[in-house]
Amino acid sequence: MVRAPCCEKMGLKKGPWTSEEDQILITHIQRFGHGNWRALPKQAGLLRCGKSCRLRWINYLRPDIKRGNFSREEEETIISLHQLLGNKWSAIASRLPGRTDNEIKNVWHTHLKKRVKQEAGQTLQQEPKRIKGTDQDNKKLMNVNNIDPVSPERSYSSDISSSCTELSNFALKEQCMDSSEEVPVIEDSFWSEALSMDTSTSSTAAVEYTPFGCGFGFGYDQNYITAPFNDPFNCTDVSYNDHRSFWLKMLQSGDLQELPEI
DNA sequence: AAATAACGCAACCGCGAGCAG
DNA sequence: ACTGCTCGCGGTTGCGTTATT
Repeated sequence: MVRAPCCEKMGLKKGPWTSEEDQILITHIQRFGHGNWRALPKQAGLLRCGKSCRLRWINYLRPDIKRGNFSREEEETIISLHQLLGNKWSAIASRLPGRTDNEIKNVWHTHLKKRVKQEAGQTLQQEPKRIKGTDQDNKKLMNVNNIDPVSPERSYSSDISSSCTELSNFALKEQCMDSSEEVPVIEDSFWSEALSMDTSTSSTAAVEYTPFGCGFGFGYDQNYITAPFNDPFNCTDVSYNDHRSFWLKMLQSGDLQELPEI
């Protein structure tokens, strides 16, 4: 396939956008939308390529963009999601309303990566078990379980659900593949520690808060949503105690390979 | 005050996925 | 099944700003 000539060869402009160009793009998109990015610059009278227009709109001109510094809470969410998803910036961005993948990528490389490295150095011995898996693995597992991949159109709460599902799939796979791994004993301290967590702050992300050390959750309204392995509650708003009862039952049944239908 | 280094961020590039013909 | 096209994503670059010497 022959690649389309680059912007410069087509006589198109590159580099920083002027306020005039911004205004033209905003006005055009407000009036006609952006059905076809490639055709848009010509229609709008801009000497830019469609890619450049798209990027400018997505990362800077969209009306729902949240400007300004990231809050501590947002940063913690990024760190947690990065542990879970890796460099899936768009997936992370879909969970942070008003933030773009580019912005998150930048903040990760300039601030958070260093911070995580520092903190990891400090708490090396307490480092949680990482969830392994490739895109291919995830897709396969999603197909097997009839689970839709994350879609940007989903609501925020559904996104949380997707995160949980993705992670529980990885964890489930790990568990199934490593049959030599014994079901860990839940110590009383786990529940007391988990229940004492401050989950009153909206969308506080936490990883590893399950009896098996491989869950992922969001706390809010004094409930804690978590998804160790295959989440029987589909990550809807359930209390921590409901989860606790379920997992205790699972452990008593002694069979974590075959997950019961709820 | 000037030079240099480090940082932050907008923008670009190349690739792959998905879709239509 | 193949081809060509568009879009979206992740990695990278380059420039302006700020901090340091």
